Formats: sequence, structure tokens, C-alpha cells
Amino acid sequence: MLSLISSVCDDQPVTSVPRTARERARAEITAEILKAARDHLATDGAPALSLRAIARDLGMASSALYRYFSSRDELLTRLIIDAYDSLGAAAEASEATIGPNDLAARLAAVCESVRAWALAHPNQYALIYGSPVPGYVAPADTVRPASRVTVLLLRIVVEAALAGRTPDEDNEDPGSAAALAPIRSHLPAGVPAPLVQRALMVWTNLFGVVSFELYGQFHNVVGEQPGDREAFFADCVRRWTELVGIT
Amino acid sequence: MLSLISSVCDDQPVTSVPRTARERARAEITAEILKAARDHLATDGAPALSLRAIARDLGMASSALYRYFSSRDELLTRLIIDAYDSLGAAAEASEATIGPNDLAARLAAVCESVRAWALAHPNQYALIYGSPVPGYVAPADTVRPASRVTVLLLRIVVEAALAGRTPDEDNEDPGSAAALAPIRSHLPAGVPAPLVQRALMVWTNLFGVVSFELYGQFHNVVGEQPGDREAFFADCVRRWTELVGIT
DNA sequence: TGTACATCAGTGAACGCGCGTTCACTGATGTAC
DNA sequence: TGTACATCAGTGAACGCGCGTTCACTGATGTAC
Repeated sequence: MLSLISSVCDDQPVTSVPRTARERARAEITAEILKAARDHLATDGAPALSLRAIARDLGMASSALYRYFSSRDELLTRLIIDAYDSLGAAAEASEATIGPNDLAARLAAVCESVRAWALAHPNQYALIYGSPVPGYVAPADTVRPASRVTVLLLRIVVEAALAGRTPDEDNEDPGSAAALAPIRSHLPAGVPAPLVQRALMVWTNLFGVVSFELYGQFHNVVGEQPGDREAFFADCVRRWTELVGIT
Repeated sequence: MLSLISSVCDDQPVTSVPRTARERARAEITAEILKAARDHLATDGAPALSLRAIARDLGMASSALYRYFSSRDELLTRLIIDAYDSLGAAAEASEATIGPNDLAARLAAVCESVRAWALAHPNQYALIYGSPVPGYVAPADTVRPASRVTVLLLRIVVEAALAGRTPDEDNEDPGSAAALAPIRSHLPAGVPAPLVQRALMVWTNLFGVVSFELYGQFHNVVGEQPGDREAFFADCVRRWTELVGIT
């Protein structure tokens, strides 16, 4: 019944294991380049990411990188995809530890793991949820990985709705329903538009809170003592659960 | 009764009008530099902002800029302050057109004007609410301008609370209350912590929605037909009004 | 009011740096017969 | 199994570019007497 949603997050076929020494070396060095790039990202941020600096770290000529990536933008794209996948995998793993019927706990697990991942990888988070790198346009390959967390959040709400575990909506708004057509086309019928709207508010608020915390907007607003930020976030999660009416 | 909040947003004393020709020219050229910088920001984004490019646009030597700004970072700081002030002024002006007793309309006016300003000035928005420029640390001068919109939002909720126009809160959460100490120290007593928490959720969600719309995260989620985004946003505003329980 | 000096805006050359990308090349690894 | 050829990884030099910042300087504007 969730076919439309789950089809979105089907894993791609695993690429065949490398055979020849050349292929093995290529895979290893590609991984090393990505790791060096991630390290640079973590310290300097995306705009300062430099192919030459990565090559220096790896002890190779900068021109050698062009055997692995055709341009800086292609490397950026790989980093973006990897970041989305890393976040998505973390959220999926966290959710998987919860019993499938405890919808509220599943929602909380996803939210908490998004925040935890963002705090652990601030520059990777900024790469995918911060202001776009000027002049860079994300290619289509990034769309699927980018949707993983969204899918998790929506799936919980959709499951609740189909199981009748969300309250009935009274005041459906037609204008907003039309606006939600794109996302609803990926959802099973029978999920009312106002519920989708609420779910998207949880989605936007989750990343809004995490971004504000990460970018320093909480200064002088939310405390910085141990536990303060966690308590605030936990309260947010509680209200999000109420907002989508999950029992 | 709102002294603590309104003291935060008192206008600074207006700097005296320039007298000598030199002072007048200095003020004018400073403004021209800032305008050129803003134009560059709008097309290329903050990381690519270049003193030399600005000087070129103005037909002067790049070294001449150092008579007006001691470094690139100082220019960035001015741009950040100006952006916060531009947004803050827009939101204040919009709110001022509403009768002071129509709290819901005031909240809507502030939210709508934040979105409108962001769409009209995407790179200025990214400068202040996007990922921080790596290596740049915002000095203290930015704090006050940065708080203007926050003050507007909170003031509405505080006024509602003090006038008894918000519902009583039952389940106060002690952990979260401690986390809210910094912001509550700027608010009058008598505003319950859970209400402050809800107000901050409106605040974070407002910028979360605007950022997502601006950064392309709505692709395949919220429609792009004329009116779709507006309808979605209007629905968000409606629910935010409910969330803080403004009558 | 006029003169002598101080202040300031703006110049243009230079320093020292880093960047992405291309290109002809060498030498090792893989493949077809 | 061994040989001939094709494929590929990696090199190092070079191109062409832009950047922030400093510095000694010229000439105009302001100020004190």
C-alpha cells in the first residue's frame, strides 16, 4: 500500500565488486579522494574546496584528479550525493531500531538523528541544506538521495493516516490542496491534503530548527548549558507529533 | 509593559548630517560602494564577493576601497548589518499597516513580508540566514539588527499573553523552561515558557519554510504554478497562528 | 582675509598567493591472438 | 604460453586568471593663526 513511497527509496543495484587490480585501485583511490575532500570540507567549507589542496593531501599531482573526476563540479556533486546518503542512512538506521507500530517514537528517532548527524557533520549539512554554492546547479542524480529523509517523515504520517491513527480533518483548503499536488502524486490516495500540509510543516520546521542551531541563530535565545538545546529540540519533536496527530 | 522587548529594538541615535564637502563625499561614496557590493552579491553570492570587482565597477583603484573599509571582512559585516536592517525595516513597515489589536493579521504581515523580502533579495537572505561564510565570525554589531524580526514575532505573542488572549498552558515542561532562560530574560514576566516555546517554533518554521523554498528543496514537493507557493505559505501562517493560540 | 600646515582621498605598481584546467609524456596494467 | 598492441594512471610544466593587501606618492580639501 505504500508502494508509491517505497518505490522512491528503493536501493540502486549494488555495483559489481571490482575484479582486476586496476579496477580495485581505482575504487580505492576514488574513495581516498572523497575522504580527503570530506576532510577539507569539514575544516574549510564548500566554497574553499580546492582540487589542488586535495591532490596535495594525497601526494599526487593535481592533474591526476582528472582521471577520477572530470571537474570540480563533478566532485562537488559526488560529495552532495554522499552527504544526502550519509544522512539518509543514519536516519533510516535510527528509525529501524523502533518497533514499527510506535509511530511517535519513529518520528522522534528520525528527527533526533537528523539533528545528531547535522551536529556531527556541520559542513556536510551546510553543503546540502545551506545556501547553494553560487554557480553550481545540482544535477538530477542528487534528487533521489535528497529525498530519503523526506520519505521517512512522510511515510510515518502516511502509515498513520491509512491506519486511521490521525484525526479527521474538517476544514480542507482547496488552494493549498492544489499546491500539494506534486508530493501527493507520490503518496497513496486517502491521505488528506491538510495532513500532508502538516507533515510538510514538520519537515520544514525540523530543518529550520537544526539550521538555526547550527548557524548560531540560537545565540541569546536558547540556552547553551548542557542539555538545553536537547530539551528544546525534544519539545519541538513533541509538538510536531501533536501537529500531525500521531497516536 | 513591553519595556524589555522594546528596549531591544530602540533605534540608535541618528548620526549627525554630514557638514563639510569631504564628509558628504565620504558618505556618498561609502553608499556607492555598498550598493555596488550589494549588486555583486545579488549576482554572484557572498563567497565570490571581490573588492577588486567592486572597485572596477566604481572606476576606482582597488586600493582606494581601503579608505572606506579596513578589510573585506569589514565590508561583509556592513552588508550583513544592512541586510538584517533592510529585512527588519520591511517587516516592521508591513506590520505597522495593521491595526494593533488584530494580532493574527500582524503575525501574518510579518511572516509574509519576511518571505517577500527573501524572494526579492535571495543572496542577501542567504548572507544572513544561509550557511555562514567560512572563516568569518560575525562581530557584536550584528546582534541587534539580527534580532529585529525575532522581536516583532515575539512581541505579538507577548502582547497576546499579557492581554489574556492565549489559552492557558497546562503541561509545563521544566527542562525546556530552563533552556528558554536567555530569551525569557528579555521578555516580561508572566509569559509562560510553553508559549515562548511555541513562538520560537513559529520563528524557526518561518525561516525554515522560506529557506527551503529559496534553496530549491520544494522541487517535486510543493507546486510551482502561480499561487501554489503562496497558498502553501498562507496555510503555514494559518497554522502558526493556531500554534501560538492567538485570537 | 590670506597664508602655512595638516589631513585625507585616490593612484598605480607591486607582492605573494592560489586556483581550475590542459597537454604531451612515461610507464605500468590489461587483452587478443 | 608468449608476444604485440591498446588502455589507462599519473607526471610536471604551463596557461591564464583573479584575489587581498601594502606602500610611497600626488593633489585636493580642511583648519589654525
